[in-house]
Amino acid sequence: MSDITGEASAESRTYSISDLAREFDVTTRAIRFYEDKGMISPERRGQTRIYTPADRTKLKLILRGKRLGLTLDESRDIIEMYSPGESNAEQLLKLIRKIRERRDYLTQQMHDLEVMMVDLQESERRCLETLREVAPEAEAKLEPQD
Amino acid sequence: MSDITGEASAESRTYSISDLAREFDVTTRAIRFYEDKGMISPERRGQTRIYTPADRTKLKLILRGKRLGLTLDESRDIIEMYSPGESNAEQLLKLIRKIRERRDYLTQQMHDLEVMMVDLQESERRCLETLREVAPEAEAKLEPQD
DNA sequence: GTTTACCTTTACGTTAACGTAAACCTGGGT
DNA sequence: ACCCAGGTTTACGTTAACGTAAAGGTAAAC
Repeated sequence: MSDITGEASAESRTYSISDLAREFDVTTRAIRFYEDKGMISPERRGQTRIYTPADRTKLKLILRGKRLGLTLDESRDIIEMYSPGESNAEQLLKLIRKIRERRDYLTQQMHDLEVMMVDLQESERRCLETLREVAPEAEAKLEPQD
Repeated sequence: MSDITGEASAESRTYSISDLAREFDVTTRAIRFYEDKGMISPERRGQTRIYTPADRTKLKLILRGKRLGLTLDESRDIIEMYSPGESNAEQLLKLIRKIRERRDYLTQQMHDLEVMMVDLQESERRCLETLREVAPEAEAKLEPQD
């Protein structure tokens, strides 16, 4: 992937602010806020903002970061990691170290997630067990799953 | 696992507030804050708080939640899910639905994590590539990895 | 021409999760 | 007796990430 600019593709669609707001289920206020923080820089036709597919991708990355509990600053950092920018060796070394740090943290998160997943699965199992003892017919009220 | 009470084991160790603060690298202020929000309820010897292994476990769960980007309220919810409490069929059904909802969200998070992991791995690879072009000797300055 | 549906900026309000400071108690060591 | 390293409560301060008006511009629809 990593086509963050989207310039190579023939895709030249644009989006209004509320297009994106609808698609990702956030408010326009939030999107403008991300712009204030320098994370998205849409063009303007007169006053109104015009978003390219690249802007859309950035927004998607921001929201993915949020779902993982990142702050906006952290997400901005990560997004910058995707597009090197600096070709200086010193900068590249620093960036690689940053990326590895972040990956280590993701590994820790992954582990936390797995453990919590298993724990919840266990809890669900025990709940179902109790439910069957108490009211065997009630289980039908659940979505067909598992 | 799921030994949230810890009552069955012979473990009757106790911890002071700064014991836990040191172990988990949080401030005592934070721990007291979690108590204010009703998430931990240590006993008292006089004025001072005394924490049992069960309390320690709860704190651990809270911090794991934080690492995954949960709010304290969400963590409290999940911790409550671990210990049924209500044996009423209606309550159990609600709880099971809540657990499944949460697990669905975790699944989404898991996916986000995997994608971000792959993206970062890609970025790292490209960085290394550029680094080798620009300054082939500089790579030695990185930790031995990969 | 005026309502409707968008868009804009500016600015104050809000919530969560603590940080930080002040002022105090308390048991053990010298 | 006194200090010191722990503990305590109370309370105000802070930051992030928006929410929520207020007040207005613009273009198409009726």
